[in-house]
Amino acid sequence: MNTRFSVATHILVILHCQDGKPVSSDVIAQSVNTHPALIRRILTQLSRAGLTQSQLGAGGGALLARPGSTITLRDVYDAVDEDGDLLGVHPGPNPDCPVGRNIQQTLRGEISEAVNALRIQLSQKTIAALAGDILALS
Amino acid sequence: MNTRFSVATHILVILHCQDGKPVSSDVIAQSVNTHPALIRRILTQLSRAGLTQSQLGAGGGALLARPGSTITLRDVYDAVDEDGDLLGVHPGPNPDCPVGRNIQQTLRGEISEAVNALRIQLSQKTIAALAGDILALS
DNA sequence: ATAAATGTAACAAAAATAGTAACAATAAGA
DNA sequence: TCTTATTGTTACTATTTTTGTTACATTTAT
Repeated sequence: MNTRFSVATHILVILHCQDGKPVSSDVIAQSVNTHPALIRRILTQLSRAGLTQSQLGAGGGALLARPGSTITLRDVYDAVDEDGDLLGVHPGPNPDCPVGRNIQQTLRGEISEAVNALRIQLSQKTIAALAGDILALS
Repeated sequence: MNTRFSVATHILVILHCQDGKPVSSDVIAQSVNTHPALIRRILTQLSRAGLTQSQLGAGGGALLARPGSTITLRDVYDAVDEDGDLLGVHPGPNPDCPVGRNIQQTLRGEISEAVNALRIQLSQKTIAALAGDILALS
């Protein structure tokens, strides 16, 4: 089970709650319950997508690159699931069969539209709003 | 990469094109370019979902349990991705952290809504229509 | 200087997925 | 009735993906 989206969202919510103050991968890892290196790996993806930035050296850590109210779950999805292969198409169908010859291309189109519908739904929720929902449960 | 949805769709398109005539897992496997046992495994899921039925014995095989015009890609998705864990939630976040304590529940809700948007999009396409699209490319 | 971080690479472990073989049960047809 | 073709299912192996773990050069605050 791929949980990068979930962990990435967790990271961003933490950073939002500590807005401004850098948070180390070690502290984040304790909340997520995993290892700092995994957190740093995902932070690399988030940073590449322009969602976070990091400060090197003692007292350093990660922080949001822009307000949590401007980051949606769709941004998170796009940052970590770069390939967009939620639903994969099987490789190598028989080209001598009229179905096998063209099903990949056709299915890719349908899957692409479906995943886009998922992304649009994800874009309805910001990190700030999600953080509010989460903290309201405590 | 999980390709069960893709293979299941392939199977149903084949059955639609041979409507009425049972097709053996061997013949289907040749078009998909995989092994009959995998086809039979997926056919078991499709059969449980009421989309196909099989005839035992010589000359047997699988056929659609209802017209391809009444089966949508959402039916296929629901049949094969029974767990609905397209986007998994990471296990075991720290319950002593306000975020870790409640993020799973909140994220599951968001993911569920997003996957539902994907399912609604998939429900717009029937096997019959997809078969038409595919054969139009030949 | 020292200590605390990141970023990244390398590798091990675990989990998920697909490939393969085998066989009892079933049904059609000679 | 015998033979043959086929399913449904199990067990096992191989491959791929994902996560866990360690290590270390580099950077920066104190």
